Amino acid sequence: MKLHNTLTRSVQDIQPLQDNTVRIYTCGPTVYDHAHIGNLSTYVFADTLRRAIQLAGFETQQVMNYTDVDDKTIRRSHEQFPDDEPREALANLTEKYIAIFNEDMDKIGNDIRAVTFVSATESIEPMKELITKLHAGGFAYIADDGVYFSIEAYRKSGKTYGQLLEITAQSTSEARIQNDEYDKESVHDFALWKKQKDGEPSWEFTLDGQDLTGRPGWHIECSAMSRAALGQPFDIHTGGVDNIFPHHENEIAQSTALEDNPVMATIFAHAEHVLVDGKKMSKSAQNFYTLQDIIDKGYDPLAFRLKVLQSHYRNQANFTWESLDAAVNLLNNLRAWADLKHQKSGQAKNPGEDTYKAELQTLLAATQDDLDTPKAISALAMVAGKDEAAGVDADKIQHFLNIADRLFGLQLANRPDITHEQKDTIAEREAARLAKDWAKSDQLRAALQAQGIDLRDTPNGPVWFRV
RNA sequence: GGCGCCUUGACGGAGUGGUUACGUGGAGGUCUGCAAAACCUUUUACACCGGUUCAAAUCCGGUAGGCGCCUCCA
Repeated sequence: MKLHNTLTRSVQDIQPLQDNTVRIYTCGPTVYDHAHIGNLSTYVFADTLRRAIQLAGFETQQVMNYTDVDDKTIRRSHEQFPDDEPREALANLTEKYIAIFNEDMDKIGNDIRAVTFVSATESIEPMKELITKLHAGGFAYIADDGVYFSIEAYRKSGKTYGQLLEITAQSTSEARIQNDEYDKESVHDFALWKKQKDGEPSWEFTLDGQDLTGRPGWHIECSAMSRAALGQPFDIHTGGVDNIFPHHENEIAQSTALEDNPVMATIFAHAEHVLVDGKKMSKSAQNFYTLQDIIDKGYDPLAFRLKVLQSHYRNQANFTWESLDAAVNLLNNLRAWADLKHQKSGQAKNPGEDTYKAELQTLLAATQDDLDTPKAISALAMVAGKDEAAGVDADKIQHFLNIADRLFGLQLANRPDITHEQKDTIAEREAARLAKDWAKSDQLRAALQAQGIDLRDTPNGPVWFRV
């Protein structure tokens, strides 16, 4: 199984550090609002990556965090729950959006049961411990408004700040340096802990004899939680490309400052952003969509998943409603194909010996080659197209569908058969049709259509499909 | 300003030197009592300008346009 590593800017083999288990940490959502389709596409990537790794023969341990304390969650919680105590208001807000996030994940076919979720507010203790150690080690200093990480100290210890991308003096503009409003020693230094401001939720924290009651910085949560949940170093750290800098760079610094080994994770894998109508999503551009917007327009959330899988995770994909229409139609065709296994008239009479064997190899090989899902989906679509003409291999298709589902999560393998009553109606309609009783035939067909079942007549008899 | 990526047919989207990707849609036809996501055919592209090469969507240079990161945004 190969995967692109942002650290080395190359595609490399996944080799678990411990036993046969690939340990994955996925940067999760900040739960202050509905996730948008860009967020969700990144999680489709993380979900599919885990699936592909499992099919490559490895065990996996995947952890995702909820960022449930930060500027945005605090501000929003104050707006929505102005009468509650700050921490209560924060919990009210984030619990609401965590629930919505989990529902969204489920709807788009991401397997949340395969992931261990941890939230920042439940991990304050390990964060405080790490900050305390960093301070004792000389990598953190206390300023008026909080505790900062010292990039200079980190560099002086012989480690590289800028492992994921090169960080130079030229890459930071003068204006940004001058506009910097934080009370810190050096531009790139970042907050490990922020002292409480009026009305903000806070947790007690004493460092070096000083009362620093407040809340954690953003980056420290992932360093503390990934270590607590997976150990260090672990195998793969995933996120969106925007996480590369500063978030992941800062995580690396925090996580490795006190270690001999400057490696936080072997591979950092980043998903490109989704564009909408060729542009970055933004509310002002009116091209900002949540999953609910997609559902409200009548689309199946799994069509969105299929659309995401049809482009490579390291390319900027362009989301348009027209492309979602195309995905819907493909999904319907795949479903109609999968449903042929229930139908004699849709099955091949003399299937070959190795039906689906080569296609299965293509699916697995493609996804194990840096998660080439477009190629794999293309192979899937071709199998379905071939079968529609020749009929499915009733003996072997189930295994193929099982593997395809484990890989893509498109839920093709366990689609139910139609009812006995519906089957009887089809038989009755076929009898009427053969007797050239068109009125009765059409009436029975209409009755089935009312139940979401449509028919097409083939030389082998009628084939039903759901509409 | 610094660094990086991208530009493929109606739409989405693969493809790092020579071979129809694939999907969806459009058009024509076949089959069919009608219908149908069935069958056949068709729509065969690679931003622009130069260069390298027997041969370039694919390599090099330039131009134009788009996108991303440069402190809390997947």
